[in-house]
Amino acid sequence: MTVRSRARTRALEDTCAIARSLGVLADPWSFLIIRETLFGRRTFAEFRDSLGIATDVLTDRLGVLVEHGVLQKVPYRAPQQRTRWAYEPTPAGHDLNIVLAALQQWGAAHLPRNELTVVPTSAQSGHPLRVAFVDTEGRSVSQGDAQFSSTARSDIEADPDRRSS
Amino acid sequence: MTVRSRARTRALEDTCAIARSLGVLADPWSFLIIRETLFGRRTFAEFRDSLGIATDVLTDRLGVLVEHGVLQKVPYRAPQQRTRWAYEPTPAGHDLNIVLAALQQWGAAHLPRNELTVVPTSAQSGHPLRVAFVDTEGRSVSQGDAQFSSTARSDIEADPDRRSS
DNA sequence: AAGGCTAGATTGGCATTGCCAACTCAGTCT
DNA sequence: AGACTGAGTTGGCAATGCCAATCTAGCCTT
Repeated sequence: MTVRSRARTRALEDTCAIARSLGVLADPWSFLIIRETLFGRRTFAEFRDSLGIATDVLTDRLGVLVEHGVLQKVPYRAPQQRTRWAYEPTPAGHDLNIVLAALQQWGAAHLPRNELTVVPTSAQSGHPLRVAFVDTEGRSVSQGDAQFSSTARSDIEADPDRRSS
Repeated sequence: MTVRSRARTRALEDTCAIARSLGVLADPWSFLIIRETLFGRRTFAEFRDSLGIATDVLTDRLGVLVEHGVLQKVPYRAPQQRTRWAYEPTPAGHDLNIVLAALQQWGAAHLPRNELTVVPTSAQSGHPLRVAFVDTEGRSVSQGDAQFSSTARSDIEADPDRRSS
């Protein structure tokens, strides 16, 4: 039985969208589970084996991610195999890719390791991409030009071409 | 005395930059402390009062953030006041703004609350900004065009809708 | 139809982290 | 000197995480 932790509940009810996002994602594993979906992993066993996460924690994290619409649990059957469950990213899950990319960009820049690394690239051109602030015309703006200011919710509703579908 | 947790250590030594970033940041409070710096908070007491975080946890989190170069502890003295400590964001700390903005964008879109919120805007024009993937020329590309590929192997897809069978 | 196999959890025991309140300590100010 | 106060520390306890062992329900074989 899943009982939502106090910390998650507090965060999820926050008026700040950052805090609510963290209510779903701020633990040692959730982001890494999403990362694994980028490499095509979908099943309980794949997550367990690639991450080395304790199975009870994995059960709980998958439940939280499904509950908040990041993943969707769908039956799946390979030929000659029994039915299994796959945890497929939803559109909301796909929208986390840019958060992961931003984290990757930051870690590569500020916690370097001189190792092989994975970078976002354009599927069309194959050229590398980066994560940046862009203005309403889609042109990137320097990091220093970005400031946070409060506004009403309706102002951010317009979200033109962010989602693919 | 601060002893680094096993989970942080494991993550910080990962070859994946996402995992290393999470080694510094993946807990219920670190991102929120960084968020508070966006609103000008700098001192122990300001973080404690605005976040309601337990003081022992705050001590530990500030230590971790200083240790990894996100914040810098500097003496600070207001007129007619005793010397106090301020935790100032470093350049690495400022670079986290885009991660926070990405989280805010995701939470506003997928965990809506119809509340006042804070959005990134251009300091120059005052127009709203958003976080996007951009190509080498600084033009935004659609989320669907972004895939993750390793610098060594280019066969890892970000697009999760294709599963081999 | 019975039995075995195995993916996907669940459970128990212990370690780590988080939370709260009370307490300490060291500069400042009077 | 003595009081004040910002910035932590400490102690007790609850919650979460980790690991190994165990359970369960579909599916397959016989």
